[in-house]
Amino acid sequence: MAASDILKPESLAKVLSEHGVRPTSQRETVYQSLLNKRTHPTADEVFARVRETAPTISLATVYNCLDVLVQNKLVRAVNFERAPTQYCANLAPHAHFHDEAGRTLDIEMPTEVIDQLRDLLPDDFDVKHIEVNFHGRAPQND
Amino acid sequence: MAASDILKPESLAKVLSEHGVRPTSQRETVYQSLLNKRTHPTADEVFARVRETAPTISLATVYNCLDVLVQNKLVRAVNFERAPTQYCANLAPHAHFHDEAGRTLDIEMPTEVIDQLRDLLPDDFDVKHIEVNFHGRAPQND
DNA sequence: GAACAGAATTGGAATAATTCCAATTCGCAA
DNA sequence: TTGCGAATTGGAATTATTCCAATTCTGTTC
Ligand SMILES: [Mn+2]
Ligand SMILES: [Mn+2]
Ligand SMILES: [Zn+2]
Ligand SMILES: [Zn+2]
Repeated sequence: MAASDILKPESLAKVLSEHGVRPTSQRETVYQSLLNKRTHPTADEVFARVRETAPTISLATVYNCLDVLVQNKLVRAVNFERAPTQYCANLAPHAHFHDEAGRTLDIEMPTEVIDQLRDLLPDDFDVKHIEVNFHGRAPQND
Repeated sequence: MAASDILKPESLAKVLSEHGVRPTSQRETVYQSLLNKRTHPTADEVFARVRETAPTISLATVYNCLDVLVQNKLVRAVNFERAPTQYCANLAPHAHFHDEAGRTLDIEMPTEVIDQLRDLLPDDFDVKHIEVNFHGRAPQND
């Protein structure tokens, strides 16, 4: 599912179902908004986006939908320091680069590198999740 | 500066000065409390610790001291998801393992691995900081 | 097709970590 | 001793997020 993918409402619902998420119009709208524009928006930004197509949706529902999507692994929650949580629909294993200008970029992480990181831990550690965040300056256009 | 180091008040003050931190009794107490017990405490936990030796210190001051120590690179701030910030006096480059039971452990990270991570980025990215967090289950005694 | 039941949504209140602020106190230097 | 900028303090404010109770949906059973 690349950034350019355009999903018909039907297939959107199917994707949700297949991941154990009961498809409601709110969940579809929220998910769609993340697929359409991959800028790692906050809950507030998602709220602003979805209001245009679903003007009666509430912020609480946006939080609910995002939680459900994250719990069912359709979306990743990304945190930088104490900033509001950002949401990411890129399911490939990847790191995040947090630009000083505020942009958040996906950084591909080959399995090889992930394994290297996992090897830093003693064997009797059970790793559920590895998170890699870069901070710095990214060139203007990328 | 290992966990077992015991600093005389004088050398404590000197360390602060050398890092550009004007040594005040509150800053010394806060820093000492982080050096003494390397459990990655939150600001509240630091507050509880330092109250025993400095009963009149305020929570605002604890936050101020921690900020100053972090800004002057004597202490690292560690964040997991949306949990309260934890503080770490280990200056060696290292990752963090967040145990499901709540413990936070330091994981050594060789320069080699850090370089490998840095290499994931295009050359025109200017990296200020790399953060690696593991989540999972760690064996009981380690 | 009505009725029911569980799930989802909603608006608003509550929570809690952190920051802000204005007043006081501190510590060094003149 | 006095002056002055910096640090500390207590309490109020902020704000992302969670909680809650009431309402609305949705899918199923009669
Ligand atoms: Mn940043
Ligand atoms: Mn955790
Ligand atoms: Zn991402
Ligand atoms: Zn640490």
